[in-house]
Amino acid sequence: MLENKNYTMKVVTQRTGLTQHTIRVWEKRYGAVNPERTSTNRRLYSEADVERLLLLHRATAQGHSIGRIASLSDGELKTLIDEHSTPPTVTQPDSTSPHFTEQDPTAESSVQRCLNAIAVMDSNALTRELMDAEIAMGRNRLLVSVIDPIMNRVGEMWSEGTLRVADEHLATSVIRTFLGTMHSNNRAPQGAPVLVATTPAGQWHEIGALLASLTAQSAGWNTLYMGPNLPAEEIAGAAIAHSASAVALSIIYPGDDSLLSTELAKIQRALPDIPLLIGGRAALHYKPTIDEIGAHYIGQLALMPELLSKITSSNFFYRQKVDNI
Amino acid sequence: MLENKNYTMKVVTQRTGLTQHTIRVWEKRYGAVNPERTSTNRRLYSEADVERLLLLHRATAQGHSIGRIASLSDGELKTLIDEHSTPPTVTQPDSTSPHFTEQDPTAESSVQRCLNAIAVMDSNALTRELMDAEIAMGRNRLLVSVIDPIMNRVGEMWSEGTLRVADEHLATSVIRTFLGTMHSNNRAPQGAPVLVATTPAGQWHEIGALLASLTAQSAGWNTLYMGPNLPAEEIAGAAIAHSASAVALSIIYPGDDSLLSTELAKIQRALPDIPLLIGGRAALHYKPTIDEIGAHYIGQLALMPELLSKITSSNFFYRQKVDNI
DNA sequence: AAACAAGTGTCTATGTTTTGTCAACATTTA
DNA sequence: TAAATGTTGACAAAACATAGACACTTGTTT
Repeated sequence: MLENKNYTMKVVTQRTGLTQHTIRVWEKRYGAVNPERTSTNRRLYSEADVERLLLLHRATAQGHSIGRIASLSDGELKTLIDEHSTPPTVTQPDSTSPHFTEQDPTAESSVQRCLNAIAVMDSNALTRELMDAEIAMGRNRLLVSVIDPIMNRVGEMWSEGTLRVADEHLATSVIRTFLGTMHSNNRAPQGAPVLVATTPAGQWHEIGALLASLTAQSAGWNTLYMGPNLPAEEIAGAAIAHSASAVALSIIYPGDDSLLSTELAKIQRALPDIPLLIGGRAALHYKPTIDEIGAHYIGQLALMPELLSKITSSNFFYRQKVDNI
Repeated sequence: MLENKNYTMKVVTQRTGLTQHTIRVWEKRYGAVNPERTSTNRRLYSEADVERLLLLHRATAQGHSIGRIASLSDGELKTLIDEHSTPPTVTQPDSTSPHFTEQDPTAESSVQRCLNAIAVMDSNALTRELMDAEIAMGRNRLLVSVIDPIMNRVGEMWSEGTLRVADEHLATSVIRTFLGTMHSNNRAPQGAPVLVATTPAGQWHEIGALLASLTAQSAGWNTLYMGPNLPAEEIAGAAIAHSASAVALSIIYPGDDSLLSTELAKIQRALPDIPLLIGGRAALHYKPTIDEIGAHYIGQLALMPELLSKITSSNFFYRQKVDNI
């Protein structure tokens, strides 16, 4: 497949977050990229050029000096970035509260700036910060190392009384919009497994379900996000209608124990063959119910990809068996 | 497939949002489209031509230069647009007057296409339709003549049982995201009056409040959208903290009458000098309370700009007096 | 520690190209 | 006849390119 797409300067600045000046000076001084030119001397960037500039931007954002890394290959840049990000893919399953376990200075400072923006109720600044973070660290780390921590901190501060309710609402709204936008440009792969993400009846906080949906998308799934507060019958109906391979639910409120427990049981009963993934701040309260009905508890978002891949592989075996019969 | 429908220049400008000049110059310079001609040399555009012009308009709005993309195929244009993830597009101040007509065939057909997308749960199609509508008819008409009617119809169909709950949730989520994105590129004018938009405690449906906030933005206001379900004290606090000139509340659920009534009263009591605008499907139920506390009832979104301008003009006099003292 | 050099992003000045808009005038439509 | 549409040529704003200067940081040398 020949990628003939040519991007103009303006588009490249939008996609990489770099300024025109910076891009040109990186080209001139360090030969970071070699764009084509039109007959009238305009630069024309290929998709590969854009990718490379994004990598360079991320690496420099992590403190590497452009002069040293400009001549590295794309692969070397990637490993460089990965090394720095210290991906704590598998944290110990011990239930000790992993408050400040992960050290990811880039993400940490980004979280801090976001919290500052929330504290002064500057929604534009918060949006800008999130966009920068997405460019600087990519979608996955944005979700796991920035947005998830922010929501946790906001939740803590709210229950401590450190944060006004109004601040929490504003932050939630902005992040909701941001995640929704990320969600909407979902290029659906053809035969990909489908995940239905939502929130059971009585649960109105949707950020967790959105995070789950986006994480699944990153893992190659095709997702259907249904918004919050969906009754059990509807969840089951949607899962069947779209032949979902899994259903993800987020539980934030302690809420009405008995009602929610029966809802969860109802869902799992209606979908005996479909794995039910349950996470969220208040999910732990329902651990007994979750275990009883045979659903999967997700302690933190970072653990979700692993579980998803288990599901796809088992599905694969299952299908093979079915095919052979 | 032969498309027999032929559109005149005027229709094409309405449907694409492009000017006559632009369409002609795109044809002349770049051969963007090749419309038929009548025997008297008038252009006759096919449906495909219109679609193509819409695609080109969207792509250019995202920063691609017309000269480079005019020769791409429709498919290439679509992928180009899809790849563009987070467009920090600069919204132009639309000076379109509130101008609302009873019959608006363009908007009506757009509403219909959106409802179709909702019925088949195609969230991508719904998003695309909304984007087209925004380009074709501008922000104001999109809000008043497309989204507001859609939400009303969805509400009706939901209470009739014509629409599944899951459909309603999916539609709400997509529209929530769309409105949130529109809301976030809000260029704040300096001395503009401030409107706080939210939903009182117990009211979780936020679309109405978002519509109100966006309408106020179109009217030149600086708005603060706070998300749904905010207690009276918080609403009042935010209004005072940002020296709001008005507070807009949306009420969708009949809900708990007494609780909501006392909430409304509490808000107005805490903000004796700030006009309280109350709308939404269930607002009529609370008309007595609204009248009693001296708030303003907004029967439909289209009436809001008028009320806003009244508020600003009275505020204007008030400020003048203050300045002169 | 101070001075110096190198690295790096940003800014200004100036010229070229691209692109949307407009005016002027001719023709068609209602 | 008035409104809509067409063609042509011109224009102005925006986008882009180049070169050079400037400020700030970092690391090295004196």
